[in-house]
Amino acid sequence: MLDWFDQHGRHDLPWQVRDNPYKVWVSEIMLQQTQVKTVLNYFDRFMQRFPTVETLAQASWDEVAPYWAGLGYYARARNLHKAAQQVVAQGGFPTTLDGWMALSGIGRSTAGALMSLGLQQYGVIMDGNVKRVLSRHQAIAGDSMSTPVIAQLWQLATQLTPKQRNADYTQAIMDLGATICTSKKPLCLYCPVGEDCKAYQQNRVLDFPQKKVAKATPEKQAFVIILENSETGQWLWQQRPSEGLWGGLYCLPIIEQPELAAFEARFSLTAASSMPMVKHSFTHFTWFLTPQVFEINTAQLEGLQQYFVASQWLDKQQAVDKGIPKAMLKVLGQS
DNA sequence: AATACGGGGTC
DNA sequence: GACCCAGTATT
Repeated sequence: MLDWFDQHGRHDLPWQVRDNPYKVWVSEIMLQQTQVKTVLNYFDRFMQRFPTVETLAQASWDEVAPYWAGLGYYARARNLHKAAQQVVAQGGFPTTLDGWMALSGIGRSTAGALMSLGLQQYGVIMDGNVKRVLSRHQAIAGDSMSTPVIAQLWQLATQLTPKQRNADYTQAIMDLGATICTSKKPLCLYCPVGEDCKAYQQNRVLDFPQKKVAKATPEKQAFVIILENSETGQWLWQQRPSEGLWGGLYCLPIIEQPELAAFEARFSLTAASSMPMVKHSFTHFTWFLTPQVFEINTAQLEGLQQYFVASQWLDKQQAVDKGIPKAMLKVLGQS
């Protein structure tokens, strides 16, 4: 594995540094459930704006949000921001696995990565790459997301991870999973551990890791409320509550059918027009969003802003600068 | 044990 | 369209 890594591993990613746990930390959070290629579009910009844990800790959430907007899983950014403040309050980075895990947004695998890649100490990880490599190498049956299989994989990973060149091994097994032992078209002929891979020996590589059959993603309908101040051209935007979907980002008001009726009645409004429906798919549901355009008069501005909590009048560029989800860009693209 | 939580890469 | 990705927190 280590020889293969020296020759064929990835060595030039911007967070591959030996002297900066903060850089490694930010990258690990961005990389949770997110591919390297995607993170490359965000990492340098974030590090330039928040070069140290102190700068991040001192910033407000509204300063952080634009640098995460579009990357998804916004709880990661909230947790990272909060954890930066924890680190500064503690007077420095954790030095133990449990110390890292005590920080918001850091679980067992990220803590292991930080011990290994961040601090050059002993650490074990369990990401999608490791799950796939190990479950194939040992031909591990059973749902790879189930508690017993996860426990078995952790046991195996801990046993296989060396103390010598620990960080190189950590990087090696991820690189192997990302470039050779890939999900769809694995390149087993180039695998450094193909000879003793049980799945390969059985010609069943694609049978692992085993997963339960996914259930259908539910569909939901809602309306996007477009309220335009005809004098300024601004729309009413809402900062979403920090918990939940798109937490802390700015968004046009989204309401469902009953709330739309109540809203129209409250202000004696009817939608002047509706723009084409926007379909937006998440991991856990698909949203069909119908933008409803309302013509309003200036006497209503105050009342409307009161009605929608945490709302303010912004032109489109202002909203984009504050950080909006991708679905709102779709809506803007149609207007 | 199941669910919430984004968005893009890739076939 | 379906599956996957350097997972974690909450229910």
